[in-house]
Amino acid sequence: MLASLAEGDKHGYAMMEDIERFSGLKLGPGTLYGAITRLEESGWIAPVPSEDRRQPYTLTPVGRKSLEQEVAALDSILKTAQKRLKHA
Amino acid sequence: MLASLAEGDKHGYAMMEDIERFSGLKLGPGTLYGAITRLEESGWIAPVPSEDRRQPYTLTPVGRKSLEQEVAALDSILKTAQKRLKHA
DNA sequence: TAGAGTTATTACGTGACACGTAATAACGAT
DNA sequence: ATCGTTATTACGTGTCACGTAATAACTCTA
Repeated sequence: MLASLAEGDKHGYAMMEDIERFSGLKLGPGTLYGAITRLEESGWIAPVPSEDRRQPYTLTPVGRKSLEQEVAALDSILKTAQKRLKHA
Repeated sequence: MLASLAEGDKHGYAMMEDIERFSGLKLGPGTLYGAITRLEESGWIAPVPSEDRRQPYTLTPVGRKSLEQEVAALDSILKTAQKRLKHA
């Protein structure tokens, strides 16, 4: 979800579609809006004003930093796994 | 844990140490042995005979394939995230 | 303009599991 | 004998992923 917002601000439903597109993961409403709530409470995303009923969110600087760290950590783990899979 | 066993057969405690070394994740006993049980039930790892009290496990062919798929999926997601983080 | 389909969010219950803590036990060192 | 390390089992708690359903507004189109 942070990766989705890294591309640009989106409301919940748009995130859902975007995430499915780039990851193949289908999030149900329960998972999605529950996660939005927690991410907002963590200060990683923040609501932005909107004219219509949809509630868009933006990635905060803290959220961006958090995503960067998570991505770096995952990348390192992934490289280990790939190395180990290769010569087996 | 699958990535740990991809390097070679290990017993629980050795996995714990190995995982912390390459990922920085510290698994408590509850997490570790609970996961071992579930991975064994899924057919992804299997116990191998041992002389002493320690119970080593090996990655099954099914487990290896599963790890390969998971790694590939994660790699794809990670690349999207990195791309999006870059030009922001 | 009534109806169907799509977009968008909220509400709720269940089950799985991550995690901490503690207990147990065998082993090696001093 | 006892202390630290190795190794596993047992158990309780809280979080969260997930499915399902309800709600509501908007957009077609017949």
